[in-house]
Amino acid sequence: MEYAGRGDPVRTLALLWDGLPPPKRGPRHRLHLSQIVDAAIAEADMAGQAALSMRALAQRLGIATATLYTYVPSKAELLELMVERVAEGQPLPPPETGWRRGLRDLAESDLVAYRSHPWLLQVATARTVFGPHVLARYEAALALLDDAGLPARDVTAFVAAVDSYTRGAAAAVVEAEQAPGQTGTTDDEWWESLAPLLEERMGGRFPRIAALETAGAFVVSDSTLPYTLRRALDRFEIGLDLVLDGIGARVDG
Amino acid sequence: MEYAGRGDPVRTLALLWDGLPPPKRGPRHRLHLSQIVDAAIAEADMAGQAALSMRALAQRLGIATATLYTYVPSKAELLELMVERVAEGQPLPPPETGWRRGLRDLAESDLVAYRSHPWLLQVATARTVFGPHVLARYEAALALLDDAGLPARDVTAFVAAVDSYTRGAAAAVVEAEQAPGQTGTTDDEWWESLAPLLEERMGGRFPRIAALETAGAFVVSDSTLPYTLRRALDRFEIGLDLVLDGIGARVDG
DNA sequence: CAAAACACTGTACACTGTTCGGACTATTTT
DNA sequence: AAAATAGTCCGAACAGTGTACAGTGTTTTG
Repeated sequence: MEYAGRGDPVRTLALLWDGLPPPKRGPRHRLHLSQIVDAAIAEADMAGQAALSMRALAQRLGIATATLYTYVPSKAELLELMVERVAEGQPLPPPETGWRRGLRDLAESDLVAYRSHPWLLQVATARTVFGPHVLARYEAALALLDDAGLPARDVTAFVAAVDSYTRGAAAAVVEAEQAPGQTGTTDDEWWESLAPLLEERMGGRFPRIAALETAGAFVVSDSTLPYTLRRALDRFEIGLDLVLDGIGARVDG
Repeated sequence: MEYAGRGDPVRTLALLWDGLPPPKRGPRHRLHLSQIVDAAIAEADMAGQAALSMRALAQRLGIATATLYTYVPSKAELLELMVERVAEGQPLPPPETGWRRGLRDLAESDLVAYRSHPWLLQVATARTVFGPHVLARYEAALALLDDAGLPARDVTAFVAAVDSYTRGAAAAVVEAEQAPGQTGTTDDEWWESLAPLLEERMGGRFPRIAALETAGAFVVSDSTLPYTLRRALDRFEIGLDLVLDGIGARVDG
């Protein structure tokens, strides 16, 4: 992971909630902070695997690189502002939504966010400085389990479990999605060149994996989506159901 | 994520299964490939958040940086060798282990690996070139669900769900573990300086979060472990139980 | 009008992974 | 035995990265 709560968190908190204070003397800022954050998101989205570059961002904004640092103390702070900005655009489950539907909605919209903004997966969350929209999302998740009669420890742990699962499974989805572009090879090409060599080394020592392979579980893309991506999305739903069922066993029963 | 299946996968596969072939002419290698991989793991472990540096690795080995590239085509391949090497050291559940205990063992030993080698979280898995020990681990996971009478799609999806959850929750644990060292602030200091400022901005708009805060769910470390780490470990177990319960509902019942 | 404060910028520093040309060495071929 | 060759090893360089610093110009305050 990279960049979490580096730099002065008090400053970050102020930026998140109050924005950038206008200078009391001297020339005004030529840009709004939100312009920088939006441009940074756009730039990071395009960069894909490669991290956001402050130079590229400055160029996109038509300013010098060093000028960015008059708006934002460092790249770490900028990333935190970007996280908050993404949260602002995410839908919240409407009030009166049942806990299961609500948690599912939150997880699904998180998946959408991770797929649209893969760099989110790189931002560590341990020392996240909470902005209003990130906080609202957490509040909504807690609210969903209001009527379940659970102790606070379980409520927070269950929400965290959904988040952790979502993050892990979304990483698998994003990796499957980006692999062809990153490596310049389609899933089919990949397995066609590797499968025979791998099978040879495997000998008879991995019967269950060999069975999967001959069953075509690895290759074969018979849809518009590449196979590994379709499989990752399929598994996302299946695994999410497992987690929600686990919660259900402690809520309803 | 960084580095997955970059470079020639056929070459990587050969390195993983057959090792480095001795040169047919000219001077022999001064080092064994395993020395490089082990040193790389040690170096990456120490580097913590910062990524492994080829220069630092070369220095540790007492060779020039460019020499590394006579052993390994690129850093991406090296990382794949490191993953395989870590898998070699991980325990497998003994035969005849029940599926629940077995999957739990696998997840727990994965957590240990993630905590010992945080860089594992950065390695993308979509285009992983499988080495023998990584494969053996997957085979063992599949074997645990042999007697459950599940279709292959469910078996693989359930194993993937445990893996995804483990990865996500382990990331939370590792981030909690590394945060104090990375930022130079303890959890307590962090919240003491931020909590009043945050509470002020929150107003009354986040009652459930405020309730958590006043209940001391955020601060207070009354153990040898920092609080956020203890909480992350606690949540790891709770969430893992949720996933396993979800699987159990489809296996036993 | 002078002085302070501040946005803005070109340049520099220390770092990254990787490539290239050359020096050296051990094996194979002649 | 001599020559050719493949391959290890290495110093230096290239194109990047985030950020610090000194300097310039502009706006507001006293």
